[in-house]
Amino acid sequence: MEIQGLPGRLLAELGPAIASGEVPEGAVLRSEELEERFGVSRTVVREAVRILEGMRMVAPRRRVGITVQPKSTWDVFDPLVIRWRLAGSDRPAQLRSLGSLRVAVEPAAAALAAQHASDDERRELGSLAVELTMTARAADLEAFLRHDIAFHATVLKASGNEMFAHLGDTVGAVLTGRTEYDLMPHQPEPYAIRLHREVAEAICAGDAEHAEQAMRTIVKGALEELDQQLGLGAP
Amino acid sequence: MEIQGLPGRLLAELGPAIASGEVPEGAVLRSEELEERFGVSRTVVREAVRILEGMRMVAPRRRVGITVQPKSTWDVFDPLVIRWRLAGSDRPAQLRSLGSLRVAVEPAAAALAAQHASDDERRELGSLAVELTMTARAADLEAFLRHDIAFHATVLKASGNEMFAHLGDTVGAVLTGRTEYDLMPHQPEPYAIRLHREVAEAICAGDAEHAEQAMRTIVKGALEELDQQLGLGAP
DNA sequence: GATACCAAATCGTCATACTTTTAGCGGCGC
DNA sequence: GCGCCGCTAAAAGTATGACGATTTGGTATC
Repeated sequence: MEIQGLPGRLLAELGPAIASGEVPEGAVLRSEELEERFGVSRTVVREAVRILEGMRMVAPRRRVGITVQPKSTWDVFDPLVIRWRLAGSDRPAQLRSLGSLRVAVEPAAAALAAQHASDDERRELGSLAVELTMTARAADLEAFLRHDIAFHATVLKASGNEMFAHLGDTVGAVLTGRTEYDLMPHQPEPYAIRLHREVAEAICAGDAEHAEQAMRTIVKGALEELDQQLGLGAP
Repeated sequence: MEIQGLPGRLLAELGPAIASGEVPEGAVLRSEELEERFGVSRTVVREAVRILEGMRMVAPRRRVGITVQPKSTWDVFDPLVIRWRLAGSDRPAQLRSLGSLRVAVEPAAAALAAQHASDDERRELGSLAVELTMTARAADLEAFLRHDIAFHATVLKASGNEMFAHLGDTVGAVLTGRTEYDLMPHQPEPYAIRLHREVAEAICAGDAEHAEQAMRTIVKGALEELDQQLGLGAP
Protein backbone atom coordinates (compact mmCIF):
# COMPACT_ATOMS: atom_id res chain seq x y z
CA MET A 1 0.00 0.00 0.00
CA GLU A 2 2.85 2.38 0.75
CA ILE A 3 4.75 4.21 -1.91
CA GLN A 4 7.93 2.30 -2.41
CA GLY A 5 11.54 3.11 -3.02
CA LEU A 6 13.52 6.23 -2.33
CA PRO A 7 10.72 8.62 -3.22
CA GLY A 8 8.65 6.82 -0.62
CA ARG A 9 11.30 7.42 1.99
CA LEU A 10 11.51 11.09 1.06
CA LEU A 11 7.75 11.32 1.28
CA ALA A 12 7.79 9.76 4.70
CA GLU A 13 10.05 12.60 5.83
CA LEU A 14 8.55 15.54 4.01
CA GLY A 15 4.88 14.66 4.36
CA PRO A 16 4.78 14.47 8.15
CA ALA A 17 7.03 17.53 8.42
CA ILE A 18 4.59 19.59 6.37
CA ALA A 19 1.47 18.02 7.86
CA SER A 20 2.61 18.81 11.38
CA GLY A 21 3.39 22.40 10.51
CA GLU A 22 7.07 21.90 11.18
CA VAL A 23 7.59 23.19 7.65
CA PRO A 24 5.06 26.01 7.66
CA GLU A 25 2.76 27.27 4.95
CA GLY A 26 4.60 29.49 2.54
CA ALA A 27 7.98 27.92 3.22
CA VAL A 28 10.09 27.39 0.15
CA LEU A 29 12.16 24.32 -0.54
CA ARG A 30 14.61 23.89 -3.36
CA SER A 31 15.17 20.67 -5.25
CA GLU A 32 18.91 20.86 -4.92
CA GLU A 33 18.69 21.39 -1.20
CA LEU A 34 16.48 18.31 -0.85
CA GLU A 35 18.87 16.27 -2.99
CA GLU A 36 21.72 17.10 -0.67
CA ARG A 37 19.78 16.80 2.52
CA PHE A 38 18.62 13.29 1.72
CA GLY A 39 21.48 12.20 -0.49
CA VAL A 40 19.32 11.26 -3.45
CA SER A 41 19.18 12.28 -7.06
CA ARG A 42 16.98 14.81 -8.83
CA THR A 43 14.83 12.02 -10.19
CA VAL A 44 13.87 10.88 -6.72
CA VAL A 45 13.26 14.35 -5.37
CA ARG A 46 11.11 15.29 -8.33
CA GLU A 47 8.95 12.21 -8.00
CA ALA A 48 8.40 12.70 -4.31
CA VAL A 49 7.53 16.34 -4.87
CA ARG A 50 5.14 15.36 -7.63
CA ILE A 51 3.24 13.15 -5.25
CA LEU A 52 3.02 15.98 -2.71
CA GLU A 53 1.86 18.21 -5.52
CA GLY A 54 -0.83 15.66 -6.29
CA MET A 55 -1.99 16.00 -2.69
CA ARG A 56 -1.92 19.78 -3.18
CA MET A 57 0.47 20.20 -0.28
CA VAL A 58 3.19 21.87 -2.34
CA ALA A 59 3.38 23.75 -5.62
CA PRO A 60 6.66 24.02 -7.50
CA ARG A 61 7.30 27.36 -9.18
CA ARG A 62 10.15 28.27 -11.48
CA ARG A 63 12.73 30.67 -10.27
CA VAL A 64 11.18 30.41 -6.82
CA GLY A 65 11.19 26.87 -5.50
CA ILE A 66 8.77 24.41 -4.06
CA THR A 67 6.32 26.35 -1.94
CA VAL A 68 4.28 24.76 0.80
CA GLN A 69 0.60 25.38 0.20
CA PRO A 70 -1.90 26.51 2.83
CA LYS A 71 -3.68 23.73 4.65
CA SER A 72 -6.96 24.75 3.05
CA THR A 73 -5.83 23.42 -0.30
CA TRP A 74 -4.58 20.04 0.90
CA ASP A 75 -6.45 16.92 -0.07
CA VAL A 76 -7.62 16.35 3.47
CA PHE A 77 -9.31 13.10 2.51
CA ASP A 78 -6.11 11.51 1.29
CA PRO A 79 -5.33 8.60 3.62
CA LEU A 80 -1.69 9.57 3.84
CA VAL A 81 -2.48 13.15 4.75
CA ILE A 82 -4.86 11.92 7.42
CA ARG A 83 -2.29 9.55 8.81
CA TRP A 84 0.42 12.20 8.85
CA ARG A 85 -1.82 14.65 10.62
CA LEU A 86 -2.90 12.04 13.13
CA ALA A 87 0.72 11.28 13.89
CA GLY A 88 1.79 14.88 14.38
CA SER A 89 0.91 17.99 16.27
CA ASP A 90 -2.27 18.43 14.25
CA ARG A 91 -3.73 15.37 15.92
CA PRO A 92 -6.46 17.05 17.98
CA ALA A 93 -7.85 19.02 15.04
CA GLN A 94 -7.75 15.97 12.83
CA LEU A 95 -9.53 13.86 15.42
CA ARG A 96 -12.25 16.46 15.80
CA SER A 97 -12.76 16.65 12.04
CA LEU A 98 -12.93 12.91 11.75
CA GLY A 99 -15.28 12.71 14.68
CA SER A 100 -17.78 15.01 13.00
CA LEU A 101 -17.36 13.15 9.77
CA ARG A 102 -18.16 9.89 11.49
CA VAL A 103 -21.29 11.39 13.04
CA ALA A 104 -22.42 12.40 9.58
CA VAL A 105 -21.44 9.33 7.62
CA GLU A 106 -21.73 6.26 9.79
CA PRO A 107 -25.43 6.55 10.63
CA ALA A 108 -26.20 7.05 6.95
CA ALA A 109 -24.02 4.08 6.11
CA ALA A 110 -25.84 1.95 8.68
CA ALA A 111 -29.18 2.88 7.15
CA LEU A 112 -27.98 2.00 3.68
CA ALA A 113 -26.45 -1.22 4.96
CA ALA A 114 -29.83 -2.25 6.36
CA GLN A 115 -31.19 -1.97 2.85
CA HIS A 116 -28.31 -3.20 0.72
CA ALA A 117 -26.08 -5.50 2.75
CA SER A 118 -25.47 -8.94 1.33
CA ASP A 119 -26.32 -12.03 3.34
CA ASP A 120 -22.64 -12.62 3.98
CA GLU A 121 -22.20 -9.11 5.29
CA ARG A 122 -25.19 -9.46 7.61
CA ARG A 123 -23.80 -12.70 8.97
CA GLU A 124 -20.40 -11.07 9.38
CA LEU A 125 -21.90 -8.20 11.35
CA GLY A 126 -23.76 -10.61 13.55
CA SER A 127 -20.69 -12.60 14.45
CA LEU A 128 -18.62 -9.45 14.95
CA ALA A 129 -21.21 -8.19 17.41
CA VAL A 130 -20.94 -11.45 19.29
CA GLU A 131 -17.15 -11.26 19.27
CA LEU A 132 -17.36 -7.72 20.61
CA THR A 133 -19.47 -8.85 23.50
CA MET A 134 -17.21 -11.75 24.30
CA THR A 135 -13.88 -9.94 24.06
CA ALA A 136 -15.31 -7.11 26.15
CA ARG A 137 -16.37 -9.54 28.84
CA ALA A 138 -12.93 -11.13 28.72
CA ALA A 139 -11.36 -7.66 28.93
CA ASP A 140 -9.22 -8.53 25.92
CA LEU A 141 -8.75 -4.96 24.77
CA GLU A 142 -6.61 -5.77 21.79
CA ALA A 143 -9.03 -8.23 20.30
CA PHE A 144 -11.89 -5.91 21.16
CA LEU A 145 -10.28 -3.10 19.19
CA ARG A 146 -9.68 -5.38 16.23
CA HIS A 147 -13.30 -6.44 16.11
CA ASP A 148 -14.55 -2.93 16.70
CA ILE A 149 -12.58 -1.72 13.68
CA ALA A 150 -13.83 -4.63 11.61
CA PHE A 151 -17.40 -3.91 12.67
CA HIS A 152 -17.38 -0.29 11.57
CA ALA A 153 -15.50 -1.10 8.38
CA THR A 154 -18.03 -3.79 7.54
CA VAL A 155 -20.98 -1.46 8.06
CA LEU A 156 -19.36 1.15 5.85
CA LYS A 157 -18.65 -1.42 3.19
CA ALA A 158 -22.10 -2.98 3.41
CA SER A 159 -23.63 0.40 2.66
CA GLY A 160 -22.83 -0.31 -0.95
CA ASN A 161 -21.39 3.17 -1.32
CA GLU A 162 -17.80 3.07 -2.42
CA MET A 163 -17.04 6.44 -0.88
CA PHE A 164 -18.35 5.34 2.49
CA ALA A 165 -16.48 2.08 2.17
CA HIS A 166 -13.24 3.94 1.73
CA LEU A 167 -13.59 5.60 5.08
CA GLY A 168 -13.25 2.21 6.73
CA ASP A 169 -9.48 2.40 7.02
CA THR A 170 -9.62 5.94 8.27
CA VAL A 171 -12.12 5.07 10.96
CA GLY A 172 -9.87 2.19 11.87
CA ALA A 173 -6.97 4.60 12.30
CA VAL A 174 -9.11 6.77 14.55
CA LEU A 175 -10.14 3.87 16.74
CA THR A 176 -6.61 2.57 16.96
CA GLY A 177 -5.26 6.00 17.82
CA ARG A 178 -7.95 6.50 20.41
CA THR A 179 -7.17 3.40 22.41
CA GLU A 180 -3.45 3.96 22.01
CA TYR A 181 -3.44 7.52 23.26
CA ASP A 182 -6.15 7.26 25.87
CA LEU A 183 -3.90 4.77 27.59
CA MET A 184 -6.91 2.46 27.45
CA PRO A 185 -8.43 4.01 30.53
CA HIS A 186 -11.68 2.12 30.75
CA GLN A 187 -12.84 -1.21 29.58
CA PRO A 188 -15.49 -1.01 26.88
CA GLU A 189 -18.76 0.34 28.19
CA PRO A 190 -21.56 -2.21 28.28
CA TYR A 191 -23.90 0.40 26.83
CA ALA A 192 -21.74 0.88 23.74
CA ILE A 193 -21.55 -2.86 23.24
CA ARG A 194 -25.29 -3.13 23.45
CA LEU A 195 -25.61 -0.44 20.78
CA HIS A 196 -23.30 -2.32 18.47
CA ARG A 197 -25.50 -5.37 18.88
CA GLU A 198 -28.53 -3.25 18.09
CA VAL A 199 -26.91 -1.96 14.92
CA ALA A 200 -26.07 -5.47 13.80
CA GLU A 201 -29.55 -6.75 14.55
CA ALA A 202 -31.25 -3.83 12.84
CA ILE A 203 -29.12 -4.26 9.73
CA CYS A 204 -29.83 -7.98 9.69
CA ALA A 205 -33.54 -7.24 10.04
CA GLY A 206 -33.45 -4.57 7.35
CA ASP A 207 -34.55 -1.92 9.83
CA ALA A 208 -32.80 1.14 8.42
CA GLU A 209 -34.34 3.57 10.86
CA HIS A 210 -33.22 1.67 13.92
CA ALA A 211 -29.77 0.93 12.53
CA GLU A 212 -29.26 4.60 11.82
CA GLN A 213 -30.39 5.71 15.26
CA ALA A 214 -28.26 3.20 17.12
CA MET A 215 -25.21 4.03 15.07
CA ARG A 216 -25.81 7.72 15.59
CA THR A 217 -25.82 7.17 19.32
CA ILE A 218 -22.52 5.32 19.08
CA VAL A 219 -20.65 7.91 17.07
CA LYS A 220 -22.14 10.86 18.92
CA GLY A 221 -21.02 9.27 22.14
CA ALA A 222 -17.55 8.80 20.72
CA LEU A 223 -17.43 12.44 19.64
CA GLU A 224 -18.55 13.68 23.04
CA GLU A 225 -15.98 11.57 24.77
CA LEU A 226 -13.35 12.89 22.41
CA ASP A 227 -14.34 16.50 22.99
CA GLN A 228 -14.18 15.91 26.70
CA GLN A 229 -10.70 14.48 26.51
CA LEU A 230 -9.42 17.14 24.13
CA GLY A 231 -11.03 19.83 26.22
CA LEU A 232 -9.19 18.58 29.26
CA GLY A 233 -5.98 17.66 27.52
CA ALA A 234 -5.36 20.82 25.49
CA PRO A 235 -6.58 23.94 27.25
CA MET B 1 -4.96 24.02 -9.29
CA GLU B 2 -4.20 21.62 -12.09
CA ILE B 3 -0.98 19.71 -12.33
CA GLN B 4 1.15 21.56 -14.80
CA GLY B 5 3.47 20.64 -17.60
CA LEU B 6 3.79 17.50 -19.62
CA PRO B 7 3.07 15.15 -16.72
CA GLY B 8 -0.17 17.04 -16.31
CA ARG B 9 -1.05 16.41 -19.93
CA LEU B 10 -0.25 12.74 -19.61
CA LEU B 11 -2.36 12.58 -16.49
CA ALA B 12 -5.25 14.19 -18.32
CA GLU B 13 -5.12 11.32 -20.80
CA LEU B 14 -4.40 8.39 -18.54
CA GLY B 15 -6.58 9.36 -15.60
CA PRO B 16 -9.88 9.59 -17.47
CA ALA B 17 -9.02 6.49 -19.49
CA ILE B 18 -8.57 4.47 -16.33
CA ALA B 19 -11.42 6.13 -14.45
CA SER B 20 -13.87 5.35 -17.24
CA GLY B 21 -12.81 1.72 -17.39
CA GLU B 22 -11.48 2.15 -20.90
CA VAL B 23 -8.22 0.80 -19.50
CA PRO B 24 -9.60 -1.96 -17.30
CA GLU B 25 -8.50 -3.21 -13.91
CA GLY B 26 -5.54 -5.51 -14.20
CA ALA B 27 -4.34 -3.99 -17.47
CA VAL B 28 -0.60 -3.56 -17.68
CA LEU B 29 1.13 -0.54 -19.13
CA ARG B 30 4.82 -0.23 -19.78
CA SER B 31 6.79 2.96 -19.34
CA GLU B 32 8.42 2.67 -22.74
CA GLU B 33 5.09 2.21 -24.44
CA LEU B 34 3.75 5.35 -22.78
CA GLU B 35 6.88 7.27 -23.77
CA GLU B 36 6.32 6.42 -27.40
CA ARG B 37 2.58 6.83 -27.37
CA PHE B 38 2.78 10.36 -26.02
CA GLY B 39 6.16 11.33 -27.35
CA VAL B 40 7.60 12.29 -23.99
CA SER B 41 10.63 11.27 -22.02
CA ARG B 42 11.02 8.77 -19.29
CA THR B 43 11.08 11.50 -16.64
CA VAL B 44 7.67 12.74 -17.64
CA VAL B 45 6.09 9.31 -17.77
CA ARG B 46 7.49 8.39 -14.40
CA GLU B 47 6.20 11.53 -12.75
CA ALA B 48 2.73 11.11 -14.17
CA VAL B 49 2.67 7.49 -13.09
CA ARG B 50 3.84 8.49 -9.64
CA ILE B 51 0.87 10.77 -9.26
CA LEU B 52 -1.48 8.00 -10.35
CA GLU B 53 0.27 5.74 -7.87
CA GLY B 54 -0.39 8.35 -5.22
CA MET B 55 -4.08 8.09 -6.08
CA ARG B 56 -3.75 4.31 -5.80
CA MET B 57 -5.00 3.87 -9.35
CA VAL B 58 -1.89 2.09 -10.60
CA ALA B 59 0.97 0.17 -9.04
CA PRO B 60 4.28 -0.20 -10.85
CA ARG B 61 5.97 -3.55 -10.42
CA ARG B 62 9.40 -4.50 -11.64
CA ARG B 63 9.67 -7.01 -14.40
CA VAL B 64 5.90 -6.67 -14.95
CA GLY B 65 4.86 -3.13 -15.70
CA ILE B 66 2.40 -0.60 -14.43
CA THR B 67 -0.73 -2.46 -13.42
CA VAL B 68 -4.09 -0.77 -13.12
CA GLN B 69 -5.49 -1.31 -9.64
CA PRO B 70 -9.07 -2.35 -8.85
CA LYS B 71 -11.46 0.49 -8.31
CA SER B 72 -11.81 -0.47 -4.66
CA THR B 73 -8.32 0.79 -3.92
CA TRP B 74 -8.62 4.15 -5.66
CA ASP B 75 -8.66 7.32 -3.60
CA VAL B 76 -12.27 7.97 -4.43
CA PHE B 77 -12.22 11.25 -2.53
CA ASP B 78 -9.50 12.74 -4.67
CA PRO B 79 -11.02 15.66 -6.57
CA LEU B 80 -9.35 14.60 -9.79
CA VAL B 81 -10.64 11.06 -9.53
CA ILE B 82 -14.13 12.37 -8.88
CA ARG B 83 -13.94 14.71 -11.84
CA TRP B 84 -12.65 11.98 -14.13
CA ARG B 85 -15.39 9.60 -13.09
CA LEU B 86 -18.03 12.28 -13.50
CA ALA B 87 -16.80 12.97 -17.01
CA GLY B 88 -16.77 9.36 -18.13
CA SER B 89 -18.91 6.30 -18.29
CA ASP B 90 -18.82 5.89 -14.54
CA ARG B 91 -20.92 9.01 -14.19
CA PRO B 92 -24.13 7.42 -12.87
CA ALA B 93 -22.39 5.45 -10.15
CA GLN B 94 -20.35 8.47 -9.12
CA LEU B 95 -23.44 10.65 -8.96
CA ARG B 96 -25.22 8.12 -6.78
CA SER B 97 -22.26 7.89 -4.42
CA LEU B 98 -22.00 11.63 -4.18
CA GLY B 99 -25.73 11.93 -3.66
CA SER B 100 -25.60 9.66 -0.62
CA LEU B 101 -22.56 11.48 0.65
CA ARG B 102 -24.38 14.78 0.40
CA VAL B 103 -27.34 13.38 2.31
CA ALA B 104 -24.99 12.35 5.07
CA VAL B 105 -22.72 15.36 5.20
CA GLU B 106 -24.66 18.46 4.29
CA PRO B 107 -27.28 18.26 7.04
CA ALA B 108 -24.52 17.73 9.58
CA ALA B 109 -22.62 20.64 8.10
CA ALA B 110 -25.70 22.85 8.33
CA ALA B 111 -26.13 21.97 11.99
CA LEU B 112 -22.51 22.78 12.72
CA ALA B 113 -22.76 25.97 10.72
CA ALA B 114 -25.66 27.11 12.88
CA GLN B 115 -23.34 26.79 15.86
CA HIS B 116 -20.02 27.93 14.47
CA ALA B 117 -20.56 30.22 11.48
CA SER B 118 -18.94 33.64 11.63
CA ASP B 119 -21.04 36.77 11.29
CA ASP B 120 -19.70 37.29 7.79
CA GLU B 121 -20.68 33.78 6.78
CA ARG B 122 -24.19 34.22 8.16
CA ARG B 123 -24.56 37.45 6.23
CA GLU B 124 -23.22 35.76 3.12
CA LEU B 125 -25.75 32.95 3.44
CA GLY B 126 -28.54 35.43 3.89
CA SER B 127 -27.69 37.36 0.77
CA LEU B 128 -27.14 34.18 -1.23
CA ALA B 129 -30.60 32.98 -0.24
CA VAL B 130 -32.01 36.29 -1.50
CA GLU B 131 -30.07 36.00 -4.72
CA LEU B 132 -31.38 32.48 -5.18
CA THR B 133 -34.94 33.70 -4.85
CA MET B 134 -34.41 36.56 -7.26
CA THR B 135 -32.55 34.67 -9.96
CA ALA B 136 -35.13 31.91 -9.76
CA ARG B 137 -37.93 34.39 -10.26
CA ALA B 138 -36.04 35.91 -13.18
CA ALA B 139 -35.50 32.40 -14.58
CA ASP B 140 -31.80 33.17 -14.88
CA LEU B 141 -30.63 29.58 -14.65
CA GLU B 142 -26.95 30.30 -15.01
CA ALA B 143 -26.86 32.81 -12.18
CA PHE B 144 -29.09 30.55 -10.12
CA LEU B 145 -26.67 27.68 -10.47
CA ARG B 146 -23.77 29.92 -9.51
CA HIS B 147 -25.49 31.04 -6.35
CA ASP B 148 -26.71 27.57 -5.51
CA ILE B 149 -23.15 26.28 -5.66
CA ALA B 150 -21.93 29.19 -3.56
CA PHE B 151 -24.68 28.56 -1.03
CA HIS B 152 -23.82 24.94 -0.45
CA ALA B 153 -20.08 25.66 -0.45
CA THR B 154 -20.60 28.39 2.13
CA VAL B 155 -22.60 26.13 4.42
CA LEU B 156 -19.93 23.45 4.20
CA LYS B 157 -17.22 25.98 4.91
CA ALA B 158 -19.14 27.62 7.74
CA SER B 159 -19.37 24.26 9.47
CA GLY B 160 -15.83 24.91 10.62
CA ASN B 161 -14.87 21.40 9.64
CA GLU B 162 -12.06 21.40 7.11
CA MET B 163 -13.09 18.04 5.70
CA PHE B 164 -16.63 19.20 5.11
CA ALA B 165 -15.32 22.41 3.62
CA HIS B 166 -13.32 20.46 1.09
CA LEU B 167 -16.43 18.86 -0.29
CA GLY B 168 -17.58 22.27 -1.49
CA ASP B 169 -15.91 22.01 -4.86
CA THR B 170 -17.16 18.48 -5.34
CA VAL B 171 -20.73 19.45 -4.57
CA GLY B 172 -20.28 22.30 -7.02
CA ALA B 173 -19.22 19.83 -9.69
CA VAL B 174 -22.30 17.72 -8.98
CA LEU B 175 -24.65 20.67 -9.24
CA THR B 176 -23.02 21.91 -12.43
CA GLY B 177 -23.14 18.47 -13.98
CA ARG B 178 -26.75 18.06 -13.00
CA THR B 179 -28.01 21.17 -14.74
CA GLU B 180 -25.78 20.50 -17.71
CA TYR B 181 -26.95 16.98 -18.29
CA ASP B 182 -30.56 17.36 -17.31
CA LEU B 183 -30.84 19.81 -20.17
CA MET B 184 -32.17 22.20 -17.55
CA PRO B 185 -35.65 20.72 -17.80
CA HIS B 186 -37.45 22.67 -15.13
CA GLN B 187 -36.96 26.01 -13.56
CA PRO B 188 -35.99 25.81 -9.91
CA GLU B 189 -38.83 24.56 -7.75
CA PRO B 190 -40.27 27.17 -5.41
CA TYR B 191 -40.29 24.60 -2.63
CA ALA B 192 -36.56 24.03 -2.89
CA ILE B 193 -35.92 27.76 -2.87
CA ARG B 194 -38.01 28.11 0.23
CA LEU B 195 -35.94 25.40 1.92
CA HIS B 196 -32.73 27.20 1.09
CA ARG B 197 -34.13 30.31 2.73
CA GLU B 198 -35.04 28.23 5.76
CA VAL B 199 -31.53 26.87 6.01
CA ALA B 200 -30.07 30.35 5.81
CA GLU B 201 -32.46 31.71 8.41
CA ALA B 202 -31.92 28.81 10.77
CA ILE B 203 -28.15 29.14 10.53
CA CYS B 204 -28.39 32.88 11.12
CA ALA B 205 -30.59 32.23 14.12
CA GLY B 206 -28.31 29.52 15.44
CA ASP B 207 -31.07 26.92 15.18
CA ALA B 208 -29.03 23.82 14.44
CA GLU B 209 -31.98 21.45 14.55
CA HIS B 210 -33.99 23.35 11.98
CA ALA B 211 -31.01 24.01 9.70
CA GLU B 212 -30.22 20.31 9.70
CA GLN B 213 -33.78 19.28 8.92
CA ALA B 214 -34.24 21.77 6.10
CA MET B 215 -30.93 20.85 4.55
CA ARG B 216 -31.76 17.18 4.83
CA THR B 217 -34.98 17.78 2.94
CA ILE B 218 -33.04 19.55 0.20
CA VAL B 219 -30.41 16.89 -0.36
CA LYS B 220 -32.84 14.01 0.02
CA GLY B 221 -34.98 15.62 -2.61
CA ALA B 222 -31.98 15.97 -4.88
CA LEU B 223 -31.09 12.33 -4.37
CA GLU B 224 -34.60 11.15 -5.13
CA GLU B 225 -34.72 13.23 -8.26
CA LEU B 226 -31.37 11.81 -9.30
CA ASP B 227 -32.47 8.23 -8.69
CA GLN B 228 -35.58 8.87 -10.74
CA GLN B 229 -33.57 10.22 -13.63
CA LEU B 230 -30.96 7.49 -13.48
CA GLY B 231 -33.66 4.88 -13.12
CA LEU B 232 -35.31 6.12 -16.27
CA GLY B 233 -32.14 6.91 -18.17
CA ALA B 234 -30.22 3.69 -17.62
CA PRO B 235 -32.53 0.67 -17.35
C1' DG C 1 11.19 58.32 -10.85
C1' DA C 2 9.44 55.24 -14.32
C1' DT C 3 10.33 51.98 -17.85
C1' DA C 4 12.64 48.59 -20.42
C1' DC C 5 15.95 45.37 -20.72
C1' DC C 6 19.11 41.85 -19.14
C1' DA C 7 20.97 38.21 -16.21
C1' DA C 8 20.72 34.74 -12.79
C1' DA C 9 18.20 31.24 -10.39
C1' DT C 10 15.24 27.52 -10.46
C1' DC C 11 12.23 24.29 -12.21
C1' DG C 12 11.17 21.39 -16.59
C1' DT C 13 12.51 18.16 -20.03
C1' DC C 14 15.46 15.02 -22.48
C1' DA C 15 18.88 11.43 -23.33
C1' DT C 16 21.62 7.90 -21.53
C1' DA C 17 23.92 4.73 -18.61
C1' DC C 18 23.85 1.84 -14.92
C1' DT C 19 21.49 -0.89 -10.96
C1' DT C 20 18.05 -3.78 -8.85
C1' DT C 21 14.41 -6.79 -8.70
C1' DT C 22 11.80 -10.63 -10.21
C1' DA C 23 8.89 -13.53 -13.41
C1' DG C 24 9.55 -17.19 -16.12
C1' DC C 25 12.11 -20.79 -18.04
C1' DG C 26 15.06 -24.51 -18.27
C1' DG C 27 18.00 -27.82 -16.36
C1' DC C 28 19.23 -30.78 -12.70
C1' DG C 29 18.62 -34.14 -9.27
C1' DC C 30 15.54 -37.04 -6.87
C1' DG D 1 7.42 -37.41 -13.60
C1' DC D 2 7.94 -34.00 -9.99
C1' DG D 3 9.93 -30.46 -7.62
C1' DC D 4 13.66 -27.50 -6.57
C1' DC D 5 17.29 -24.36 -7.89
C1' DG D 6 19.58 -21.11 -10.44
C1' DC D 7 19.98 -18.38 -14.71
C1' DT D 8 18.42 -14.87 -17.80
C1' DA D 9 16.23 -11.22 -19.60
C1' DA D 10 12.75 -7.71 -19.03
C1' DA D 11 11.10 -4.04 -16.70
C1' DA D 12 11.18 -0.48 -13.27
C1' DG D 13 14.48 2.28 -10.16
C1' DT D 14 18.27 5.52 -9.75
C1' DA D 15 21.92 8.67 -11.13
C1' DT D 16 23.88 12.28 -14.01
C1' DG D 17 24.88 15.77 -17.48
C1' DA D 18 23.07 18.91 -20.67
C1' DC D 19 19.90 22.08 -22.28
C1' DG D 20 15.38 24.73 -22.41
C1' DA D 21 11.81 27.77 -20.39
C1' DT D 22 10.25 30.96 -17.20
C1' DT D 23 10.10 34.05 -13.66
C1' DT D 24 12.12 37.39 -10.75
C1' DG D 25 14.80 41.18 -9.48
C1' DG D 26 18.09 44.37 -10.36
C1' DT D 27 20.21 47.72 -13.30
C1' DA D 28 20.78 51.02 -16.74
C1' DT D 29 18.77 54.33 -19.40
C1' DC D 30 15.65 57.89 -20.46
